[in-house]
Amino acid sequence: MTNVEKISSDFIRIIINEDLKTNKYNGRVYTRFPPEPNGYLHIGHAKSICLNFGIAEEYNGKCNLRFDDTNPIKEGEEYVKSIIDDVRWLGFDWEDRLFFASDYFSKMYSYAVDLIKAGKAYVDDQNAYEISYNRGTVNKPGKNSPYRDRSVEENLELFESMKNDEFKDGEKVLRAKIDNSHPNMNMRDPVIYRILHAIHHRTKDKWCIYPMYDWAHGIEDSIEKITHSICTLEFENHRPLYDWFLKELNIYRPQQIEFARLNLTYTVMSKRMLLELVNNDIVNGWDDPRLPTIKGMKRRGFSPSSIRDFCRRIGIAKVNSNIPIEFLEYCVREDLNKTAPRFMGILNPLKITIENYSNDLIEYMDVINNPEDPNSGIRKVPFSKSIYIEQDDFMENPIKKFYRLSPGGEVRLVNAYFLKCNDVIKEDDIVKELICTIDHDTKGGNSPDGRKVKSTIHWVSLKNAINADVRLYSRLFTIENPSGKKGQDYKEFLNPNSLKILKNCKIEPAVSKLKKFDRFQFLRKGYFCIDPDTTDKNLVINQTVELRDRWLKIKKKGEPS
RNA sequence: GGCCCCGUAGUGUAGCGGUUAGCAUAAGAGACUCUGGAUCUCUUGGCGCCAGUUCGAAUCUGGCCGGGGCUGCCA
Repeated sequence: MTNVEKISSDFIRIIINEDLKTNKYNGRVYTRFPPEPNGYLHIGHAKSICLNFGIAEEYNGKCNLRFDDTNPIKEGEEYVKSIIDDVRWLGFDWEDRLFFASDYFSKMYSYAVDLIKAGKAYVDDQNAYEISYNRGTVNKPGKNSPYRDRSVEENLELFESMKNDEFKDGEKVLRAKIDNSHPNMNMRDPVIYRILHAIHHRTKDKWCIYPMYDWAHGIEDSIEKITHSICTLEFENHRPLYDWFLKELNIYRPQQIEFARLNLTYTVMSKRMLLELVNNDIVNGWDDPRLPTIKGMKRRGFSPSSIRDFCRRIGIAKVNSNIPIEFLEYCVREDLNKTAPRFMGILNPLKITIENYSNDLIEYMDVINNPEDPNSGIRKVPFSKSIYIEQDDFMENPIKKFYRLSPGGEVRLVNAYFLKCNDVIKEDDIVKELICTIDHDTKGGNSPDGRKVKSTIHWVSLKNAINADVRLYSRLFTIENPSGKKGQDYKEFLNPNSLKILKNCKIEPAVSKLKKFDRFQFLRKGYFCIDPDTTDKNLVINQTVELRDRWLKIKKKGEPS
């Protein structure tokens, strides 16, 4: 533990450092990531995953992957699989430590029996409404249940009957006997077992009673000898209960620590809302690239390392915060800039005919795959008489500070020639084609006479271009905090233009060799990846994020505001 | 009217009684550039408020103000 001092310290690591110093857990650091398999993982879970697995790694400890599957009504195998997949994709390894709360159901049952024997739990016949009503409110103490003083024997018998399928759902519950006037609502005789005749995805019909979170979670942590049980802020008020159970049971007690969950601007992070977007076909499934789900982000083109970097940079604290989504975008660009090969693709094509170029000639230009990565090598890109450039890269009447192509103006075609525009062909006042010439002496991109050109644009040879659908994504919502407007449904703020599909984009041939999910940069346009919808006949490309665009700012400044 | 947690540049964080209050991002200016990308340089900008303790407070104490959470047989 010599390098402990060097680890940057958020408040959790400070606690761990202190525990190490006082030898609280004999030098062990043991965490867990405990998802409930009732939904797909999102970037908020990634924060927790990076925290728990990251801490284990830094302190030479271990981190378990444990499914908190105590509610068969909402949970299922589909979610288990996707979660396992996602945690692995993010780059973490739980080795042989994949656990399920349901593995501990027998143990939890016998602990409940112990609690009854100790006179600390009882079977309550009140229905859900009565229990809730008698619990009181935050400023009104609750009333004891008329069944609270049953004998230990009767409780034992009834609890066993509950387990043995002798009652209907909701007919009885097991409650801890604590204090119905406790200022902390969680301590007012919380329910610890309920009757649920549901098929559990792992234990099938073995049980008809299921433990509640508060009862289950501490026991799971205790069984696994977790040292630091890290959870989100809303469980702060549950900590006294967590501690109470383990103390009454007289078993190993980990320390629960709460941190603030992640919020991102222009999106929603609640499982309920994500589920609703998916089920109502507002988005196209859990892996829709507009979603902040791990599957969506993977499909959008985010790399695992960019997500990990993001989680590291945002830090850990107890204040609720709302991270600008631009920060996430910064992190992908940062990663992809160094790792993504560059290709040329024309999203909105404008045809150019080069008058002074041979009709049938095709030249192959040497192009560096990634100028940021010296090991990335070079490739050959075909050039010919007819090429496409981006519509945006031409202005018939250029505004000031527009350095790209305009009539009479000259630009560089990246890695090819200087190009000059001589004539504009229009139909109905719309620019259809440009007639241009190249300077043959500038092959490769430099002029022997030292002549400079203010702009360099990208291009694709018409003859060699392959077509693709390019899907452009922007924020799913139109306001920063769609779920935070009181009295208004978050769906009112959906962005109708969050998905834009461009057909017949013109792409350089090398892109056809890429595999699904491969990430790359379209030169000057942004980062993209191959969508899994791609077939032999149809190339589908997703935009991850645009490049930083200074031109946008310059243009805006030029406009009267 | 109860209980718990939290307030450091626009945003996210570091600081643990003595610092020119650090870092990142955003914003602004400039340099460089075969991506208006990347890179580099500079600038602007912060301790919620009021007392107290102390030679000395962002840091300790108290009060106030502000924000969040808690009244499922969800997790």
